[in-house]
Amino acid sequence: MQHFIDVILPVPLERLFTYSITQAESEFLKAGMRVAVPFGKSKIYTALVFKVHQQQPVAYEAKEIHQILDDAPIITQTQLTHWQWISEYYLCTLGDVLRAALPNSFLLESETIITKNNDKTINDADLKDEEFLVYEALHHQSSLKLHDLISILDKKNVFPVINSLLDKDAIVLQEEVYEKYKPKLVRYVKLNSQHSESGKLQDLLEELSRAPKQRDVIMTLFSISAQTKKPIKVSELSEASDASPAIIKSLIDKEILTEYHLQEDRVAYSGDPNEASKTLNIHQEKALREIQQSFEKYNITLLHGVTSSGKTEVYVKLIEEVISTGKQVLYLLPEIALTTQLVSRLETYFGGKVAVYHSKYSSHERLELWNNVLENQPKAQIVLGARSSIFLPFHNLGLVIVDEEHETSFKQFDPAPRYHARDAAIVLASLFKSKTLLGSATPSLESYYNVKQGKYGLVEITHRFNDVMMPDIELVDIQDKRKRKRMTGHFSDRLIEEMTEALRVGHQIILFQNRRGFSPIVECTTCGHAPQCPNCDVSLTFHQFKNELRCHYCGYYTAMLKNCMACGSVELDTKGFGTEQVQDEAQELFPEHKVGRMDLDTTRGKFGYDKIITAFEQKEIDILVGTQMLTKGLDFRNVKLVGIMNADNMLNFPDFRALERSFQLMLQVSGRAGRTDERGKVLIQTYNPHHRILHQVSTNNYAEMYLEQMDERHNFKYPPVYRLIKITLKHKDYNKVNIGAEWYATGLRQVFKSHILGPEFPPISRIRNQFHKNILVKIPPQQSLSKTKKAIVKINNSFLSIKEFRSVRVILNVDNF
DNA sequence: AGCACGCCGACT
DNA sequence: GTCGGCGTGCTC
Repeated sequence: MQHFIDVILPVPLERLFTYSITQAESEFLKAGMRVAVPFGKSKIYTALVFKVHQQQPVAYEAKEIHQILDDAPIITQTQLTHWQWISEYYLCTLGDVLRAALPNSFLLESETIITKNNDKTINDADLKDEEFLVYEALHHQSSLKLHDLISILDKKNVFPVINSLLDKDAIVLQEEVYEKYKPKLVRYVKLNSQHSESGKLQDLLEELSRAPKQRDVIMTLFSISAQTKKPIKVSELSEASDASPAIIKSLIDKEILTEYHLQEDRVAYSGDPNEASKTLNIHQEKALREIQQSFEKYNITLLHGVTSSGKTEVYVKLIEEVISTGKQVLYLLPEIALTTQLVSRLETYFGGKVAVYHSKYSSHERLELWNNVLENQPKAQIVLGARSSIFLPFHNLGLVIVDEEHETSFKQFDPAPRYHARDAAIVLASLFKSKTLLGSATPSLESYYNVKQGKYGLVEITHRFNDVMMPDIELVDIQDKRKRKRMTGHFSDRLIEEMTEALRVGHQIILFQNRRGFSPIVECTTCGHAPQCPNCDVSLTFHQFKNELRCHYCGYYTAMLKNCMACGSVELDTKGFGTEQVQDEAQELFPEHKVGRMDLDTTRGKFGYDKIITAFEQKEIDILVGTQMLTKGLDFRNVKLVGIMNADNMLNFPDFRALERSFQLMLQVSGRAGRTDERGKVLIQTYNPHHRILHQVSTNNYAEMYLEQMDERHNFKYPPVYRLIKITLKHKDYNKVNIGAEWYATGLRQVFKSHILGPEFPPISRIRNQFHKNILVKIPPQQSLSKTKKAIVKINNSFLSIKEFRSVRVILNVDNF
């Protein structure tokens, strides 16, 4: 009997690949283990065993595997089921999911190693110049990597040289696989045993009398070890004695100190829970009870609690309950909300049981956490993580919490799998027959719609913690202010007044400027009106190239207007302004106060974010200007005033979700104002003080916003009523994209009739020398999702089988944002 | 996605 | 005349 395995390869190919294995291997290998397999002419890839079986493939001879990489599965059966759901739902390959799911230190790849063939002597004269360079290099270095050749020869295509050297038997090639993961080793030192006996210290210090620096080190070493009795790290010693590593090195060389290494757990948190969880107030208590009741009926419950209503404490109680049964908990947050603030808060309750997983962690740290979750270790019983933590190998997940559920960053945009972490997490929880809690102060229309449809339960908290009052929100009409010449740059007199007062009494200020997107929107400087698309609920976008206004959803276009459609003014403006400008202006207005800025540019690096937050918390910064980053999970007690510089550029953003997003953002940022006893103040500057959304924000009227927006979504056939799949075609040839997109859309229209929009160029039609074109498929509520997707895949396949379209990249984005 | 095979322009 | 460009096709 012959034995085979089907494996998933980390390449975007639809199919599984079959390899032959021995009897013994077939008894050992299980689904979820990694194997190294040869693939193609030379490469060796890490593949994941999907299935062990005996069906011999008919059309080809299966290759043998190269090596087994695990002694036990690193992927659970549940994960494989989850992956299949993701690949089917989001129309991507299992290979795509594999790539996204595994920490990349699990995915080793082979590297070609070039060594000299010592069995044969080569006459230098027989070699061409480039060949000689390589051969010469091999005299100095026993082996070279492909990468080394590229730098030696200073060109990309090095294969011709390799091949001719191979022909001449001058070199040998080898494929080597490296285990990328190495445990983190920390250097420690101790006194060499011959010096450590008592009484010898004096001799030693004597001996070092002419090396005062080294003497200091020894003295420090003694004083530390007297205090702690613990092993002493080189780094500790170096810092405590203010000695350079070279000084310690020379002590080691003299054999006065001995160096040794210990393995360190990178993701360790040493603290113990030092606080019992807080007692809930009556509103939280009520919400907790309601959630528990709701879970009896629904698998998913939405917790709609106003900003600073203390949702986290409710989560803590739920988590306590679940972990007491020994189960694991996944707490999902948008990347930007994963702040030190929140993490340390949870650590004070749960101590070392909390593990954090997000993109700023190194791949080694991720791998250690992976293993901790896989082994069901108590130190990773609660995982606090961003999007990708849905891929961790949970064993008995008891509860999933998705906080800030409305955040669009839960949706992966690029590369595939383009999954929505909230939705994928719900599916994951259901595989464990567990419950999911979605939390938000401003739920997504999708989730609220699911509540209304009877799919999710709903629990509300309408009171802020400590009964702090909701902030007082005031709209400032900057059109009027401009007319009366009461604007200083982008600051209205009202805003300046409030800022002056707040600074006078020592409060801090947040200024919010959402610079999202760069597509210029035409806006009338007189009345603030922005032209709208007649077919879609979006603003038109100005295209300088053709001097046109276009809709990016349906393709509607019109010539650029000479004057405003609403007021006739000729002062149409396309330029926006960003945080930097606001920061400069604020600094000019308040020169004696410190103005800080928080946006993508200022928060790069692992600690960039924390630095700004800390500076603000410690009141080193009086005025903080920032983008939506400011809205997330931060608790600044001393902020009493929030200024929204310009609400209109959010409202006019060309997207059908623009109004929903605006509502969410403005309420979230308003929630930063006044978190203690005093009532906070929010100023919203706008050209449209009568805009419905602004009124809904100022009265915190989610229900009305929901009804009105849902009406729009109904009328214009958008989610959550209809479903969307966006198809993007990319190619460097403008015509190829055009013709291809036309062909594709025609194919779709034959099946879906009028529910196809486009093809249309996106706001930025050329990115990295590739032209993009979008087609949007709208799926009515009663239409089968899986059949629709099958039809799309079919059209996609026939598209790619046409040879002039073969080179066009097609991206399918299900439930795109 | 890689990577090899195969057919056309700019250089020793 | 070759070197090297990227179109095309395949990977168990």
